[in-house]
Amino acid sequence: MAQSDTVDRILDAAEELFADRGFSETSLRMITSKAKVNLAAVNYHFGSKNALIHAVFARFLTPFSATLESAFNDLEQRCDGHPPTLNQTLWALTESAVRMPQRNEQGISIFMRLLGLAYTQSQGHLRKFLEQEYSQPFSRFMRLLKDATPQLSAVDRYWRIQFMLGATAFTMSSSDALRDILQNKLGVETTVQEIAARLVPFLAAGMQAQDTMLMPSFSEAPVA
Amino acid sequence: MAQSDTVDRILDAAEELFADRGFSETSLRMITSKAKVNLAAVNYHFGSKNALIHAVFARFLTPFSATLESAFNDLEQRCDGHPPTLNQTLWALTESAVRMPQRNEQGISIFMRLLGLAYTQSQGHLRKFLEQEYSQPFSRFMRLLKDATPQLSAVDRYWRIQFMLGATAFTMSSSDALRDILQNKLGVETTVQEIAARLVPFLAAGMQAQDTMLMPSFSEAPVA
DNA sequence: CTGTGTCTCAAACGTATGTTTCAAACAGAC
DNA sequence: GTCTGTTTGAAACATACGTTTGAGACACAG
Repeated sequence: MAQSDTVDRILDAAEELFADRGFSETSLRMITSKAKVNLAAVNYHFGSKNALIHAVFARFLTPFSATLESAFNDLEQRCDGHPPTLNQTLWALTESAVRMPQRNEQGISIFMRLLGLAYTQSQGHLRKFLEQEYSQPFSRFMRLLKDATPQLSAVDRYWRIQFMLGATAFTMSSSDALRDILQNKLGVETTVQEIAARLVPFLAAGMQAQDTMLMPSFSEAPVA
Repeated sequence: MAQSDTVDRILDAAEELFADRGFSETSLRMITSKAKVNLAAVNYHFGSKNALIHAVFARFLTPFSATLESAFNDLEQRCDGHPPTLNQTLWALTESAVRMPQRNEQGISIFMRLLGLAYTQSQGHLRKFLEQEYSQPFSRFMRLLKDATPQLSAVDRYWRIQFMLGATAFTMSSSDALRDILQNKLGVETTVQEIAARLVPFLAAGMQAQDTMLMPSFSEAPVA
């Protein structure tokens, strides 16, 4: 058989359309028309729309989780028994993402947006799929975070991790639009790497904020 | 005329269903069935599904923006010429949201999730509607942020505001699911107020992070 | 009571969706 | 060339959607 590229064309089109419009808002006909492929090909090759969504994630996430595993291995080896710091852990993740071989210049940006959508759109099947398939690197990252922030209570750490996730997913998912705005307003060019370089210190500082303030106060001094 | 409560019943049901499932994933038939109202009533009273979405936002956002304006007025008056601090500004926003009169016990939680969805779901009409109707309090908040972080360059501040926005929108948009997970994993109940109380210090610390690190380093000392 | 405008109701309309069907085209094995 | 399993193609399927329709119910003013 010709080992056709139909599957990849569908995945490429689906990835981009899902990132642009969300899952429910993207129809199979949009995908097959963008991919210049027959409508029935999706159900033939993937079985269902949900399975296609899973395949889009798997195509990126499977090699990425391998890259991430080895980055964590390197990190722990260098630290020689000591737990890696928060900055080191965050950078290991960031570098693994940025260094992934990319199909196009958007690459990581598209996928970050997809990950954000996976969390915000209530696609139960997707969350279940991701948890089942990629629990290992996720758990490992969580454990590294825990060891890097022993001063935090479990609840504090849980929420701050969600905050980090949100800042990252949101920013990366709309990084193209945000870069354009910055270009127009301040005349500054920005790369994804530079965004990451600004994001990591923000996250690290937030993660290590001194105390959880439970009441507002107007008599406080400026924090910094 | 009987001054029917159909309109409010529709708004209540729509608000809750939108928050649970997103906009595209919620059909008018779900809404009218939950509201125990005839299907045609939606188009009769609101004109279209999009107009209903706008009405759901307007019902909360119009009184909220008034509350916010007066909170900012109070804040600036107390500060007597000095620019309010970052913490004060963030708390003014948070408290205005939390103190809004609420229709039910969920209240602010539901609406936070809606606001998050408004950012993450690419509903062009919604974003346009919100920008047109509520640009003033938004601009004012941005100016307060600028005055509260004079040490930041315009570019740094721009990105860090995006990070804050992301952490907030993302967390709030999935706060129900996140609360459930926390409940199951650690057996902890959480209110939106508590989430906000954890979020604000995280944001303030990130906003005031000392330096933007441009390269990863393995020889660094732990930050805190 | 009659008339009028407001509102509800069941039913239908047109369109779009995900999925299925089945014949045709194709590639490689023999 | 012929056969066999794989892939494509155009069309149809059943279902769900947002929206519209027109008749009826209701409250109230005259």
